[in-house]
Amino acid sequence: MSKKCRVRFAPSPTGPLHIGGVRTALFNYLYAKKHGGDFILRIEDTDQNRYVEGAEEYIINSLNWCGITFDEGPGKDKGFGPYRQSERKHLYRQYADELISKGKAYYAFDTQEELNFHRKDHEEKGKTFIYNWHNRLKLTNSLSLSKEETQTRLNSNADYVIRFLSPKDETIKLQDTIRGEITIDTNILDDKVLFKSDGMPTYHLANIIDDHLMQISHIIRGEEWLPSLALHQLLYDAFGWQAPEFAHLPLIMKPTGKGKLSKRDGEKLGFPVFPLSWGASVGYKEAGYYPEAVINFLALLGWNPGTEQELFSLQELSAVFSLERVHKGGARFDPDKTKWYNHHYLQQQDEDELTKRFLSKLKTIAATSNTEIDAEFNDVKKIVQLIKERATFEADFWELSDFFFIAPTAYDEKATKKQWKEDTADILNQVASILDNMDDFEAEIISHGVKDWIGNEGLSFGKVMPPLRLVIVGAMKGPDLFQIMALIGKNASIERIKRAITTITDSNI
RNA sequence: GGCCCGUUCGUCUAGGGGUUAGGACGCCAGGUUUUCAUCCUGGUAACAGGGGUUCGAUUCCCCUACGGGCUACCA
Repeated sequence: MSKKCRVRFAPSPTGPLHIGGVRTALFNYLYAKKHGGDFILRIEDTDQNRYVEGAEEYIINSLNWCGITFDEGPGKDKGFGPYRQSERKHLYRQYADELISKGKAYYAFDTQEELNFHRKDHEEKGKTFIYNWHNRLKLTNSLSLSKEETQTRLNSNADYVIRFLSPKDETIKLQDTIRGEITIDTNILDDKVLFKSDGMPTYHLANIIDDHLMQISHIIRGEEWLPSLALHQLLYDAFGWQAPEFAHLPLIMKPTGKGKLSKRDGEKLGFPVFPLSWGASVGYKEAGYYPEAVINFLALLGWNPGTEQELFSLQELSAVFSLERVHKGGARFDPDKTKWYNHHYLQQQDEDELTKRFLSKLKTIAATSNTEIDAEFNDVKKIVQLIKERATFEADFWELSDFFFIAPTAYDEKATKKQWKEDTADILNQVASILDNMDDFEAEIISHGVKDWIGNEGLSFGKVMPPLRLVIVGAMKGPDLFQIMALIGKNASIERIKRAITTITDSNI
């Protein structure tokens, strides 16, 4: 039996999670669920300077909104916790020491200024400064200093870091599930800092230790980590641990222009990049997107099922996801397709729930605009049923249905010009009296009544229906006219006709 | 600059030594709706370039170009 599948999503709480992060979490989640494994959330807060208050909570709320629930993580300890690296601080030092005693790491005392100087100096000479065998003996560290000097410095409370001793003249072959074999020459690797002078490990050290301790079986992360894969493999080897399997996901790119999608693109291009709002940035949720739509869209960005199916629930995705079908190239983000998905998922929403939410929106509108809106649940539900197929967001409902609630006072100018003939007022007056004579004001009945009358009078539909829509709705838009009239009622329908005749006739004089 | 990764319609992608290179979004047209939208049908549109290998390459190899990432005591 193979090892249990355990994957992790390990964000840094340096700000809101953006949509690329959500996709990384999603792919991890899907992989775990597909293989009956666990999805773990680990907070990588080793950089105290970049810590942002509320970010962790934001990350968790976002994942929850998406339905990407973690099996283990902060507040859900299954014996591998704690799940915040800041709370695991005491664990890391011994591993760094272990590496030192094995001769795989060493102390370095160079100051930031010295290193910057070397980098600049090399750059000016057209060379690249790499802190490794090329020049580590010329720098200030336990390899270049005598044992005594090193000890003196350590005792003196001087700042120091622990660096990994990267090997010379080795070629290492790395395996990536998505990309296959990658070959790296260790001579271009630098002696990365594993342990910072502030007493915290760097990402590289903490990440390896935690993944090992938490028995992570597969590491699925963004392509930006590919360059450090060699170091990570070397670290596993140095500890004598078996490395997990690696898969590096393609990046999500800006819809237009160059580079990977960044947090700022949302504002600039007018679409959300965050799942939930963060400060002034509107999130997908608040912009009216359903998590189903966001998930579905994200899943198909860089992955495909190999069939022509485009619509997937989270559950369906969990059943069919595989890393083998992840695309290698970066994917441009496409806001239009997200909208298409949202339109689709809007149609699937429970109509009672849609109605409830619209009802409360109506209340708000009534209050803020100081108008009276007569809205009874069953009527509003019927309205929702009539208009929802035309909506991409629930927020579109009002614009698509305001004429149900408020009689038009102005009439689309172009349409009026086109539809309003000399005999129109007369015809509509007659329609009004037909309506007035109806006992039952159901859509079907109105439809028959009006249509029969048109037939009997020998009129054309074009002479009656378009102007009738114009006076009832105020413009040439909206669902079936008879349905509209049935919903607003007989009196209101007749009133609208009369009022329009007066208004339009007056304005024509 | 150095290193690594990538490149099929505008976008997301399928495919793979011989295919009419398939689907989706978008766009366009027609149909439905005597309205608008939805919806349905159809259309537009792609293998980055150059060398190989091969009877035959979009598919395999190499080079170039382009794109991307990394190059911190950040993750």
